[in-house]
Amino acid sequence: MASLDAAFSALADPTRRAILARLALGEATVMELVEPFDMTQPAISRHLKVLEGAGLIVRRIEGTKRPCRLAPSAVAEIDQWLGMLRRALETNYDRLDDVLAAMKPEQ
Amino acid sequence: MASLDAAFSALADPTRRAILARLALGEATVMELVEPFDMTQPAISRHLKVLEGAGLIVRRIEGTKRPCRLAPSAVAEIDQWLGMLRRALETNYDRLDDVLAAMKPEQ
DNA sequence: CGGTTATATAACGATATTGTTATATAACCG
DNA sequence: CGGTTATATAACAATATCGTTATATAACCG
Repeated sequence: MASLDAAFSALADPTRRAILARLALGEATVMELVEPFDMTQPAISRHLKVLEGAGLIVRRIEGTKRPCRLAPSAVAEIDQWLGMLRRALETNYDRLDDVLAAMKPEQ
Repeated sequence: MASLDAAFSALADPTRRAILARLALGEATVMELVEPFDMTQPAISRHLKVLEGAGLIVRRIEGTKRPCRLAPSAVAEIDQWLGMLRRALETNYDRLDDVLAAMKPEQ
């Protein structure tokens, strides 16, 4: 479960979520990712390192550039974990329905 | 999107995820949540405050107890945001399929 | 080769997070 | 009322996070 720590904590930062949203449109180099943000290149480089460490992106080497793109594994793991919560919420919701249904006749 | 910060960052902590997993089984009081952990009651109380602030749990008052249960809103918001990544990953995967399909003949 | 471009890393300060202990609050019970 | 139980809060230390500037590395281009 250690990688869930990394994945969720990577997603907790709005800059990193914005980077992922940008990458959802397609591959981008580090400088392309720096451009829309009011932040220095080293700052973005470290955000990218965090995202890579969390398994949310991968990078290839292309000359002096490092194009980044989304990686699927971390999202799958998160989805799986959230599934547990989703199922529990549905169950509790069903129970609530039962309670409400049981109450109606008595109104 | 500020609440996504709170939700993801709440989920980044393994103790808090364990608390949620416990609550997936049903409501629990603070002391019931303290028991399985090797941690003091104030520590758990603050984790609960974080989870509540993130909209992941709600608490009612029952005498001197505060039973906690899962809340649906934050999970829904997370799901919605992850949907964006999921769709992008599918699209990129399709593109990869195209690339591979285009490569095969040349092998 | 020498200058420029793309990216990474180190060092540092400011702030946030997480745990602890000590203590406050407030309901419950005899 | 007085003691116990359930929970919250304050104060504090240790550590992590996030930004910055300065600098390193290494590919590219003329």
